[in-house]
Amino acid sequence: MPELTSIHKKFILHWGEMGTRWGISRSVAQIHALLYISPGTLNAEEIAATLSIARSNVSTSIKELQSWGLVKTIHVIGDRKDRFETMEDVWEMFRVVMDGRKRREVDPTVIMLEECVGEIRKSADGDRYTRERLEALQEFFATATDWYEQTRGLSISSFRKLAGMAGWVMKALKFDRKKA
Amino acid sequence: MPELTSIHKKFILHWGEMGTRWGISRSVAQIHALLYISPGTLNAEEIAATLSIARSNVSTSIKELQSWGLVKTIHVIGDRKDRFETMEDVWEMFRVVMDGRKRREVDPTVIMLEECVGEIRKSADGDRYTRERLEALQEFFATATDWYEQTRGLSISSFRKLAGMAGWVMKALKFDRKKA
DNA sequence: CTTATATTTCAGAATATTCTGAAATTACAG
DNA sequence: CTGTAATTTCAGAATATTCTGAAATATAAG
Repeated sequence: MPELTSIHKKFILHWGEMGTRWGISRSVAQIHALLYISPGTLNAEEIAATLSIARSNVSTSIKELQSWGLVKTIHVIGDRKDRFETMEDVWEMFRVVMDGRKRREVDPTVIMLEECVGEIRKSADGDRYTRERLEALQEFFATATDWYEQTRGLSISSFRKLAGMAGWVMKALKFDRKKA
Repeated sequence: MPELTSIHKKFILHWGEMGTRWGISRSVAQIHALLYISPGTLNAEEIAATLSIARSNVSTSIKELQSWGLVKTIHVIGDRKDRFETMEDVWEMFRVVMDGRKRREVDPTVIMLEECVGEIRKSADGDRYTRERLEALQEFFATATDWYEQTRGLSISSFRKLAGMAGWVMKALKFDRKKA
């Protein structure tokens, strides 16, 4: 990507803004966007020049993307510079991001909830209302993580099939309600 | 919630940090957490005192929470102060947040992608690779939003049923593959 | 209308985050 | 080894965001 077209720019800028709204720094998201629409691999220098950001910023941001598993380093013989690429498959990309957020944010929250509920149960006075609310949260996270484990291996086509079944499940439920 | 117990504090602080990782300001997330574990309603003054934040900050943050549909104002006769509450049902809370993020972030992205792909198709030279990548993203978002529409009305119990089916779908797929 | 109370607005302070550039470190060809 | 290219680190600059406090506005009781 030596020269960005207006469409490239539009996409990269939007992706960057998108990132900031989800707690990802602009540079990190922009680099990811650039790699995503780049046919080959890019080295750090090229990325810095194309996006007009400091070389060191590229280094840090790439590290961040690598820690998510979103970017891989490619070594080419006769080229001392590291080259980078990101996955093409959007579905895989999504799964990788979900895995990361689960590990970094959901899992610690589940632990925090366990600790809180555990302590409330121990204490004699037992804050009834708080306990109820935190247990409700626990149940939600339990369902959500269970769901995620059940579905995270699904291909996009199976996922589509499952979406189709949702309508069916909803109808079945309505029928159940009528009977009851 | 006149006095916070150590468990209340733990939960509120964690929820606040959680917020920052998802692009929600600390105060907003903390206020939401406080309301969530408060048995009754709270007025702005009480919130400010309990969380040690400025009264004006409460005003702004409550507005933000209301714009998400997460907090409602309650009027009580004989009480000139507005009182606030949030929903108890975690499942509903999740749906409300998802609806908001879809509207604010996903929908604009879908529009951006449409515009980009539209322009590439028009132009004579036609940037083949970029077009492919953006179309792949479009397809992903199409599947995701379709999925969301299919399932967003589901109760937690139907959702659980659907999760159970995921395993079944996966097995069916493996069987298909063996045959092929 | 007047006064007391409540809420909102908003400029700028405080804070947090991101980014840069220079220096340090690493990697490796000769 | 030595020298050169590449990468990383990190202090502090630049920027963005959040928060405060004072002033403005709104609300309603008397």
